Formats: sequence, structure tokens, C-alpha cells
Amino acid sequence: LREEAVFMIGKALVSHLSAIGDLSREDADALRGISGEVRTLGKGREIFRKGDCPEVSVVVLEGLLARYETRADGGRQILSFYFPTDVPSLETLHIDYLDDDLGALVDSTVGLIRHKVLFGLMDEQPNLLHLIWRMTLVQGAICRQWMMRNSSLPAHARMAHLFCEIFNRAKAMGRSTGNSCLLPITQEILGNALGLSAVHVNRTLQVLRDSGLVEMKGSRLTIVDYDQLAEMAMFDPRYLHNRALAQEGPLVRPRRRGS
Amino acid sequence: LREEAVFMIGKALVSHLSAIGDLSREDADALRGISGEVRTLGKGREIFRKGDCPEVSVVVLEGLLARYETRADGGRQILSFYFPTDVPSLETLHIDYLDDDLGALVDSTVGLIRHKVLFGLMDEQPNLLHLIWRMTLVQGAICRQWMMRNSSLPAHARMAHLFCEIFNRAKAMGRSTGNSCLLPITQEILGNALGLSAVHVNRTLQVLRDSGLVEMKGSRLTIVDYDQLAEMAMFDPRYLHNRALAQEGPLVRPRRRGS
DNA sequence: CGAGCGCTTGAGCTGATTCAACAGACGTGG
DNA sequence: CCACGTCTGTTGAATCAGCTCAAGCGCTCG
Repeated sequence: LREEAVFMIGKALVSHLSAIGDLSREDADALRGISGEVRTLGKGREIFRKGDCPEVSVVVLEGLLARYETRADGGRQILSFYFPTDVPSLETLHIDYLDDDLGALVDSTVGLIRHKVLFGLMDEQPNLLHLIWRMTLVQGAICRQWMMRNSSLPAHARMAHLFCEIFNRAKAMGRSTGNSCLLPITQEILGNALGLSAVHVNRTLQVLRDSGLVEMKGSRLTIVDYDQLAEMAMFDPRYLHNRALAQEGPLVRPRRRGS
Repeated sequence: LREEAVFMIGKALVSHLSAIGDLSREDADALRGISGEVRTLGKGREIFRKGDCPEVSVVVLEGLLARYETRADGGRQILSFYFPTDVPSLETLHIDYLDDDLGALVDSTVGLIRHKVLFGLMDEQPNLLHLIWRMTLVQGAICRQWMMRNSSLPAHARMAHLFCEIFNRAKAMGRSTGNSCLLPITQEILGNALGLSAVHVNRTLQVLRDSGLVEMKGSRLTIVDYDQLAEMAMFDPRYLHNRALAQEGPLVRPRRRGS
């Protein structure tokens, strides 16, 4: 089982990188040859803390991680979500120390790859270096959208935008089922990401639900009316720089659900 | 004059990169050998637009650029400021197209370096590749702070935080004079960055001014009481990953982690 | 001199917050 | 198996931070 899990690290990287760029056969083989430690993380556990200087990078295999900053008053701001195949903490390859915490929002399993291994890989396959660099840049693009969203959209559009992003990311990684995907977070956590109070998240969510735009129950997010949701959020998936989403047209609207 | 200006491109890069990492003599010489086009940009002019796919990277030599997104309702969100020696649009090295606009907030002069030149440089000096990559990651760290700030700080702390960042960045690049630095922006632009209305920027600024924390007149920002300002903003300059600022703040030794 | 831009001020409004209470689901231990 | 605490979601009421609208002021520049 654990043996098998090790292969998951390479697989996750292959699937993530080929979604944002061209992966040659050799590149893919090299990635699949990666070995690393597989670790399970209990809900709420942190894997890196502000100030850490890790020698490994993390690949999410299952579950959900988040990067967040805890404020003095106890509140926290979530800076990004990491779903399976995402690679948080890539910046530790080139940066002296971490600015914020990285933790599991639910029970999760992650792969740890030593930087040494990654550097070796990138030395031999320059194309992989470009793709990994690109991955960090895509994360930057996502971060800018979060900032735009949290700074200048009203609550309902803010929430709609995040839902669109999450669903699109899930879909792009083959992790959506029809018009729904996993999203195992509480309303409070949603608030931490959106910069809203838990109470207001609750009320805003009700509006979206009652307008027939989304459902959110259990740990599953269901997009009932994507077009309207995307319009409300002014959502344009191109910032995700994901090939599976690239054709979604120059304006806000994707073709048809379930295409 | 223009001949001289060309050298500025290399100089700017040397000074910026050596502030965030170790630059060998050869690295520095290679950078100083860079040639590129120098261009002046009138206030309000854009150099890149959303959707562009430029073949050059920009180095700010003089003035102030910003990356911003214009919303449907006409409002805009500024996503980052670029002061002299900053390199916006680095992500175009590895990404298919730009997500937002890049424009000059005041009359500015920039250097344009062809990607080909940069790639050649990074091929020959791997250390430069690492440093340039790191530069993109530092920009990511700054972006996350902006998100934190705009999502979860009240107006006065938000403004204080931005002022601290701007002053620290200026100081780190040797562009501060005593406790002041250039900041040629209107209150409206400040609002575009902070996600606040111009009116509220005005009132908030008055509070900071009347409390004896900052002055802002002409195009100059003066930090009257840095300590109090930084405390109000919970500002910790380490996210700038700049060596000149490393010793500031309550020092926590970076821990080594991972195995 | 007038025009325009940026700053300032006031008044009223609204979106979001806080505080507080309660209901349902879940899991744990007795 | 039930009793209990905990965690999540829901609701109401009061409050407040920040917004909009609107007017006026003081530059600077043509």
C-alpha cells in the first residue's frame, strides 16, 4: 500500500504538470521515477510553520491543505487551498524561509520530495525546470486573483468566484463528478479564505443556494448553475493557465456543463 | 545619454538581485553586459495589456509602474507597485499570456530585455537562473501579504502596512532619504491598491497624519513614527526577503525541517 | 482667467460585523 | 444504548466600518 502510494507522487506531478504545459515522454518517466516519503496528516496538523526552512517540497496526494497566516487577534487568513496534485511550498526551493503556515484542513496524505531530488531532475531535464518554474508562476496568478476578489468584490460575488475556481481546478484535474466536486471545508474556513465572518458566509451561502446557483452539503460542492455563477463572479478561468480550461472562450462563459 | 541609460538596465538588475541573494563577480559582470531597449512611458500609458504575450521583460529604471485589473464597473484593483529596479512581467518568461495590465502611474522610464537574452544568460550562469526565479517568488510572497492585508486588516492598519512596505522597499534599494521616500500617487490610486474608496482613503490618511505617524505631501511619503506605524500594521519586513532588512523585527531563527 | 484635477468635508445609507442563543449531527464514554 | 459535550450550521438584533453622493476648496497649468 505504501509502496503503491510512492508511485502516486510521480503520477500526481505528471498529471499536474501536463495540465499546464508540454511533458515529453522522458520528462514523464523521470517524474514517475521520483521517490519520496509519503506521510499522512491529521486534520488541523501543520506541516510547515512560518519561519521554517524545509529541505523538501510537498505534493498533495489526498485531502486538502491550506496556506494561512494567523493574526495576533486569533483570526486567520487563508492564502490558498491545495488540492490533490497541487504542490505547495515550491518556493522553498529558492527562498530562505517560509512566510506563513501550511496545514491540513482535513485528514490528508502528502508526498515529500527532497529538494536535492528535484534539483537533480531539473538539471537533467531542463524542460522540467521550466514547467516547475511555471507552476510557481501559475500559483502567483491565482494569488493575484484572490487578492482582486477579496479586495474588490462584494460577498456574494466573492464566494461565487471562489466556487468557480475550485470547481474548475477540480475539473481540470479530473476530480469533478458531473457538476460537483469535493470541498471538505466548514463555513468558518470559507470565511477565513474570503475575508468574511462565519455568520456572513452563512447568510451569503443561503442566498446563492436559494437562487439556485450552488449546493453545499456534506463535503461536496455542487454547481447548479455555472453560467450564472460565473457571471456573478465575473469569472474567467484563463488565469488558471490550465489547458483543459483554455478553450472556455474569450468571455466569461464556458460552453455547456457536462460537455 | 541613451547610451548611458542602457547601462542602467544591468545596474538595476545587479542592485536588485544582490539585495535578495549572492551575486558572484561573474554574475554581476554578465548582468552589466546586458543590452536592451530603454523606453520612456508617459503617465497612464500601458506597456502590456491583459492577454498580451510579450517577448521582453521590463525593468523599471525610473518612475512607478503598477499591475492592475480593470473591472467591468470601471473600478480597478491594483495588484502591485513596481519601483525602480523592480522587474514586473517576469512571469512572461514561462507563461503563455498575461492576466492583467501593466502601466505607468507617472512618467517613467523602463528597460526592455528580450527573453532570448535572459534565457541565454541563465543558461550560462545557473546561479542567475536561481536568483531570477527567486525574484519571482519574492513577488509571490509580497502578493500574499497584499492579500492578507486587503482581506483582513481594517483601513488604518491596511494603509499603515502598505506604507511600511513601500518605505522598506525604497530603503532597501537605497532610494529613501532619511525617513521619507518618493511615492507619486494620488489618494484614488492608493484606494485602488488598498481596496478602499478614495473618500475613505482621505479620512484614514488624516487619522494617520493627525496621530503623527506619517506625512504625505507632494509626491513624497514621510514616515514620522515608524515603530508605531509598524505596530499598527503588524508589519514584519521579512516577507520582503531582502538582506538589508533581514535583521529587523522580532527575530525567530529559521528552523530546519523535513528529512 | 478659467478649467481641471486632486483633496476635503458632510450626511445618509448599506454591507458586513459582533454577540448571543439555539438546533442538529456526531462521536465518545459510561 | 443513552447521555453528554463538541462542532457546525442557523437565526435575530444591534452596531459599525466603509461606501455613495454631493458640494466646495485650492492648487497648477494652459
